[in-house]
Order: sequence, then structure tokens, then C-alpha cells
Amino acid sequence: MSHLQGRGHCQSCGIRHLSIFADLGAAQLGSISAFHPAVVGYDSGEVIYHQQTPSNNAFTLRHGLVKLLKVLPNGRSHIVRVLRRGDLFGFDGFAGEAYNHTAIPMTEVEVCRLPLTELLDLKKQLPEIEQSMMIRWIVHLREAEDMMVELGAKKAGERLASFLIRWSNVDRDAAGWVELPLSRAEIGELLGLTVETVSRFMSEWKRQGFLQEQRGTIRMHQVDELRRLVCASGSC
Amino acid sequence: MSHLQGRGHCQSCGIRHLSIFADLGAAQLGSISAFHPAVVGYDSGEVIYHQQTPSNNAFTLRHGLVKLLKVLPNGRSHIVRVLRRGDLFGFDGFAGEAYNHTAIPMTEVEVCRLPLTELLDLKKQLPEIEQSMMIRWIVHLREAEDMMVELGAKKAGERLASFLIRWSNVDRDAAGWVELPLSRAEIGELLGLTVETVSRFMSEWKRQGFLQEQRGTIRMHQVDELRRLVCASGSC
DNA sequence: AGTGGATTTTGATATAAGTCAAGCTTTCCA
DNA sequence: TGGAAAGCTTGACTTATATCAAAATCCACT
Repeated sequence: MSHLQGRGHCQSCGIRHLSIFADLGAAQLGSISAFHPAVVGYDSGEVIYHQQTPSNNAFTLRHGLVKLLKVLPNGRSHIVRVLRRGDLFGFDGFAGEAYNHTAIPMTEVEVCRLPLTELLDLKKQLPEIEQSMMIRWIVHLREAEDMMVELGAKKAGERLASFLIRWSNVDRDAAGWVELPLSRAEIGELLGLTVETVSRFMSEWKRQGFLQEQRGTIRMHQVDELRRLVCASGSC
Repeated sequence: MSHLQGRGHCQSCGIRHLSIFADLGAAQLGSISAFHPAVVGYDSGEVIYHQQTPSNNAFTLRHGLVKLLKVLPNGRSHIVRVLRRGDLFGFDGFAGEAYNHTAIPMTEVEVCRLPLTELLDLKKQLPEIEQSMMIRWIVHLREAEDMMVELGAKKAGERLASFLIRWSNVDRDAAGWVELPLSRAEIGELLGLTVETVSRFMSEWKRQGFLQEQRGTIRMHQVDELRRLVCASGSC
């Protein structure tokens, strides 16, 4: 179950430097009296919010991973984005309008819940927040455009290789291992492929030594080799 | 060739009500002395700007249609967005950074060219512009998410039907006709399909009476019928 | 009006990826 | 600890869509 972990205190927040509040001074934060964030926990698979539901809160991800997905009337669904520490989400509709997608944790997560109306006020008052949000939108839009190219112009192996390579370039440890807490089904939903196709490619690459995996953790080898093999003249 | 049509005068601009300057009063516009927009024309197929090129200007489309596309190193390319009257584009990088995509007119167009640094200043000064840009980003991001679902979770016929239906709901005349100045190849690049696939579906639907076409203009019939036929239980 | 080039259509064929089905592993918890 | 559920792998088969190729049509320009 989701559970309230307590009232938020931005001043002492461990991930503030990753959030839209990164550029605020302590004084500025202290002076905000009408702001009421709350730290909330969710288990993997719970629903943080559901598409078509009125949006009253935005969220900042404190730790764990969240997927944003859209479900079609016929049951098919597609993951439109995977969120990481510090990401802002749920601010894709205007206050009171419906969320455009569903947000579900892929691990245990902790989020900071921000009432939308308060966030909008804050944004108006503090140009730093404004600016920080604008930058996020731009980056975010770039990523969306890149993803459209992946989906529209690349084939299965290319999409999967480029996803795994990108993923393994973030947060990998000294030995090159990265957590990959996505099921094959989820990778499929993200890349527009079936579970079987994802599984086949990954098995093949493990056999060929491009990929190691143990308990939800992976390590990539000879990335350039893999690229040369899978991606026709620079398609990924 | 592209050609300068003259210095812009926001006050008298015919599409200002569609632009990011829609909510400004005449007085506010008049008071902006340091702003130097220019009206520029381009022919179909010219390059307005090229991906990887430093971004110094943003643009507002005055009339005609522009495609934003990304080209992969291997020559494949994908259209990530089609722009209409009033749309702002080229503001996807920060001043001086590279554009993330290439902008090419699909018809003769006229654009208003806005120096990025000036636009950024203006945005800082006038909350109306700020607000208007934020709304555009949100809408835009929604559209991008929707498009990812199209590409990732739907098949050829579903994508094409939903594209044609959406398209024909904008700017159609009293008799239901809409201009469609995209070649089959461009529709394919937008939807992740080949020319042949696009052509086959459209021919079939013409035969079946769902679609009429003459000289770059189309008209849809019995949309609900088509949907029922093509889209498995509500997939489009 | 007539010719040449581009675009579109149509057909035949190939193939990547989906579907269906069965076994195999891992994980979870009773 | 063991047994069920969930997730993953593998195989055989089907199919949607790409690819290749050739007509047919449309359009632009003398």
C-alpha cells in the first residue's frame, strides 16, 4: 500500500539538487509558507495516478523507478517514459484536467507529492523554478523525438541494442554492472516489441558474449562490436 | 530560394492571435524596442534549418506546412512533427546549441524568424509569453506521447486510419474536403511505414468508399465504419 | 499538346517479427 | 522446504509488412 511518510522539508531533502528546486537558496525555500509537499511511498505495481483521472498533484521521484504508460481501450499498452531520481511527473495536464498517462512504480519508490495549484503559484513566484521546468520540458521533448525515431525507423534488434546501451551508460558501477529492473514484457512495451522477441535477442547476445545478466543486473561487453553486428551502418 | 519579405510588425501580424504573442496587448508589443523579427519565405523542400546546426533563431509558421524530421546516419529518416499556422519551432535547443531535428517546408511557406536571444529576453519579461510557451510544451508533449503509442502499439492500418481521421478533422471545408499536401512517402516517414504500404491501404479504402482523393485533397466517409473495420476493438 | 521525371499503384516474393504452445527458471511465501 | 505463480526461454508456425520490380498515372515544362 501507498503510505504517507511524513511532511516534506525541502531544506533537508536529499535529492533536492536533482529536482526543480535545485537552484533555490535556503532562504527562498524557507520563505515559502504556503507550500505543502508530502513524502509518500508506493510498492512496485501500484498506481500512483491513472490516465483520464483529474490531475491535482505533481510528483518528484525521490528513489526507485516509475513507468509512465498509456493503455488503449483494447488492452494493449505502451510505456512512454521511464523516470529516475529527481524527475518531475504528473505535471502534464493543467490543474484539474486529466492526466494523459498512468504512472506505476517498477520498484518500491518514494515520491514527493506536490499540490498542482501550489506548484503553479511557486513557478510564478520563482523564476528559478520556471527556468528549471522549461529546461526539463525541452530535454524531455528531445527524448520524445528520439524515441519516435527509434520506434518509427528502427528494427527490433536496433531498438533493443540502443536501449540497452543507453541504459547501461547510466548509474553503472565500477565493474560495469547496472540494475535493470524491467521485465522482458516491460522492455517490450517500451520498444514496441513482444516479450519473445526481446527474450530471443537477449539470449542470443548472452550466448555471443555481448551481455551478462544476474538477478536483474546486466553488464554490456564489446559495445562497438554489437553495434557493428546489429545496426546497419550507424542506425544506432 | 528563401527570401526576406520584410521586417516584422507584430502589431499588424495576421496570425498573431495563433502565436505565442496572442495574449499581449498592443501597448506591450509597442513597448518592445529591442525585438527584431523578420518575415521570410521558403519554397517546398528547402531547408529552414538542419539538425546538428547551432540554433540561433526560433520561427513562427505564418502559413503553409513544415515537417520536422530526424535523419539517421544510414539515410533513413523519420518525421517527428508536422507544423501548422501559428506553431513555434526551432526553440528546442538553448541559444547556440544544436537543433535536434531538421525543418523543411512541405508547401511554400512564410515564417517569422525570431532571434533566440531576443525571444528568451522577451519570455523573461512577459509572463504571458512564458505561460503561452508552457502550454505549448505541455500540449506538444502530449502529442509526442500519443505518437509514441501510435508507433509502438498499433499496426499499419490502425496508424494510417487514425492519422487520416485526425488530419481530416482539421481545416476541412463545408463539403468535408481537406488538403493533404503530404506524399505517400512522407506519410510513411511519419508513421513508420513504407510508401507501398501506405499506398495499398489508401487504394483499398478508396475502392471501399471510405476515402476520396483529388489533387492533393481528400475526403473521409463513414469514419465509424472504417474504424470498426480496421481497428480491433477500439485501438484507434 | 507532348515529353520526361517523379510519384503512385500493383504484383510477386522474402523475411522480420508476431503468435501459439510447451518447458524451464526463478521468486515468493505458507 | 516445497509448491504455486510469475517470468523467461525456446521451438514451430503464421502473417503482416518490407522489398524488389514493373506498370500506370500524374505533373511540370517546353
